[in-house]
Amino acid sequence: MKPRITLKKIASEFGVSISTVSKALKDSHEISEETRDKIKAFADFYNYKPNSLALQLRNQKTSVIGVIIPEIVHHFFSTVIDGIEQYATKKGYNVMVCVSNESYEKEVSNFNVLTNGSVDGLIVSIARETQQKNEYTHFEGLIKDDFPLVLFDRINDNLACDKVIIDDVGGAYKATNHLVEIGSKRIALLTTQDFITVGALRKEGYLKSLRKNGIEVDENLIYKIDDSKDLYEQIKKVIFVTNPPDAILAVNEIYAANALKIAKERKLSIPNDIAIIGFTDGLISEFTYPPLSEVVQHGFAMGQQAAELLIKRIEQKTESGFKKEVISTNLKIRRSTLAPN
Amino acid sequence: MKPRITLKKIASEFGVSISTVSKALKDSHEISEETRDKIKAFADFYNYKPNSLALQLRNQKTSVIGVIIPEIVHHFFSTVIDGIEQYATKKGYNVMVCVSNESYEKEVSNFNVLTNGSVDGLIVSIARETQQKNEYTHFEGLIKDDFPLVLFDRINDNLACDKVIIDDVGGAYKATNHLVEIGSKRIALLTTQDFITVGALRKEGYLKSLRKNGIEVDENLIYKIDDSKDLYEQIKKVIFVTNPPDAILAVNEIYAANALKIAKERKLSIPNDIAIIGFTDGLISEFTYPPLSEVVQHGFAMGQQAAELLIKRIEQKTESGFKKEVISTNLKIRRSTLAPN
DNA sequence: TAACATTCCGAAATCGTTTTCGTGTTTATA
DNA sequence: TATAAACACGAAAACGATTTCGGAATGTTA
Repeated sequence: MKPRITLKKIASEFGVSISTVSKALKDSHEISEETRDKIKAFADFYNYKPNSLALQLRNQKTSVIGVIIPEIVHHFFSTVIDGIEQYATKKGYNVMVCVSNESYEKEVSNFNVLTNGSVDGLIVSIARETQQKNEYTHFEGLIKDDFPLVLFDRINDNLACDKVIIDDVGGAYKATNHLVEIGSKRIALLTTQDFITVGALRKEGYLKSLRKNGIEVDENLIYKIDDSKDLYEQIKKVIFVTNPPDAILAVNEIYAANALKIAKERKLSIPNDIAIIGFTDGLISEFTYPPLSEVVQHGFAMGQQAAELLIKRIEQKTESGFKKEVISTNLKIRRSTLAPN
Repeated sequence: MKPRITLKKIASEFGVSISTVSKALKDSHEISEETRDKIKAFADFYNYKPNSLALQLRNQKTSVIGVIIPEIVHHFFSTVIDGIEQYATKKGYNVMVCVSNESYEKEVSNFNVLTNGSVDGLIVSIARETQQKNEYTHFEGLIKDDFPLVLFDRINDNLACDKVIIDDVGGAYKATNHLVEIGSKRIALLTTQDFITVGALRKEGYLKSLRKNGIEVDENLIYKIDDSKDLYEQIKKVIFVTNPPDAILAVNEIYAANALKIAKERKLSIPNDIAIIGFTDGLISEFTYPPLSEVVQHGFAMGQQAAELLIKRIEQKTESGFKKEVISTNLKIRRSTLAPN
């Protein structure tokens, strides 16, 4: 690669000092019009652009936001990144994305790489393994130094920083209420293992609705899926039983789509024999048969909100208290819970 | 944010020079064991990490790869990023992602931001608008300076740089052959407008197969979808006609899934009345009813390949000629083109 | 005891920029 | 004509690190 042109080279070209060149390019009145013009013409010709590393070092500001997510091939997370990216760009920031791959070790390594000067702040969704180990010292280190940090979706309430979450409890509550309204009595919950906070919260909303509607909780209807094992086989055990549930609330789209597929394999009629609703991650729901009802999550808004909180923090426009923003959900009712008239 | 500790601060703490501290932390034999130990203990206690901006400036190397994609909420592109990220991480690089949003102007602005020293090289998939305007001066500027650059998927053959593409012609060829084999006679093509190179190439494979199989090309069966308008309405015009085609090859998953949905609305039996196959972008195909046959694209491999080419270029391990790698596709036959026995 | 080697450390350059503070020259003013 | 103001520019510090080179203080050898 050809070395880019620098102030130094321009200066030596005209036999002037670096400061003169710098000032000339900024139209400083300190430099005569004649000198200014010839320097600017030369710089223009060689397409001079200030080296951003040098600027970042001098200004002690990178205008880069680091993002660490558990997965990138994931509709919800990529939607959040989209929100972050768009807001960041609007505010003159760039985005550096790292993937923890649900691994604690990779998350820590990402922390180390990003927080050594290359970014002004960090937006993180916690890796599964980190939640499982309950090991947050890398976060605490940052927090101790007041490093700008925003957590989203997979958060930990004990960490002193800004947070953005989906209204998981409310979403599951609304969805369960909807199932009750259409007449479901035995509503199964397909959730994650307990250490995944969002799974736990959605379970909470489910239970809250059952209680409110006077339905007794049947622990046998609560299935905790282990994401590291075969999904299909686990969900099969929910539906291929002698007395299957008459409704399913799934905490994500994949669980819901699989449940729907398996229910059809058992020749169950949807929604008459079994109604199904999930939390939306993606595009699947629209194209299943019948299309799936969903709790819509608004990842884009979440990303924007996270970026906004972070940038305010970076630019110190926040009154010190930490904020926890809740992005509300809404129900998108499709035919998997609503028989056509 | 608390300022991070620097060599300077450590030096003044012990009344030694900065060079001494730097050497001590690197276990240089030039420094006495006594001095080394106390400096290292102190640095360790205050969690000293060298500022990466300073290192990047000095070493004239950022170990960051810039990626510019048209869209991020897109299964194929996020899969490619995943491949890039994983390979890059393995080689000690980080990834900075920017989104052009299919806009020429944003693509140019991303170029400007990324190529001023903040990245060692660039991986790009060209924005739709750029292809439409046929305006490549921003690329040519980089190429003139031998800036490491790799194009993927949406490429331009006139640009002198490394490239990675899907075997679009071959994929469409295989898919069309498959349709012919199962007995389809009137095979419609759902493609993009011509300036999208991948659409054009897939059309080429489609035509090639028809010719080889002695089927006359019917221009009325080639539909060029305009992505800026309503998809559903455009695809409806393919199927809600007096004599609909008996097979459809769609150049992406969304077109295919919509076609399938609309065919069912017209009560066509799939695959008996109409067989449907698409190019895979995502997860939809597995969950439609019937599941969609697909040309599998291997975005992850593509990302890895692109990152490998770029890093070799950066580290000058490439013999000067530019490479064009082709990632081959394969067919995943599901029930939308294959009646169950 | 003279010469040389070893040990331990510091000064300074370098990466590329911005910015403050001089300083020398010219021009305007009293 | 002496003095002040205006003009045009340069030196140097700063951001935070690495590295080459040089040098003082010891220790070793002939």
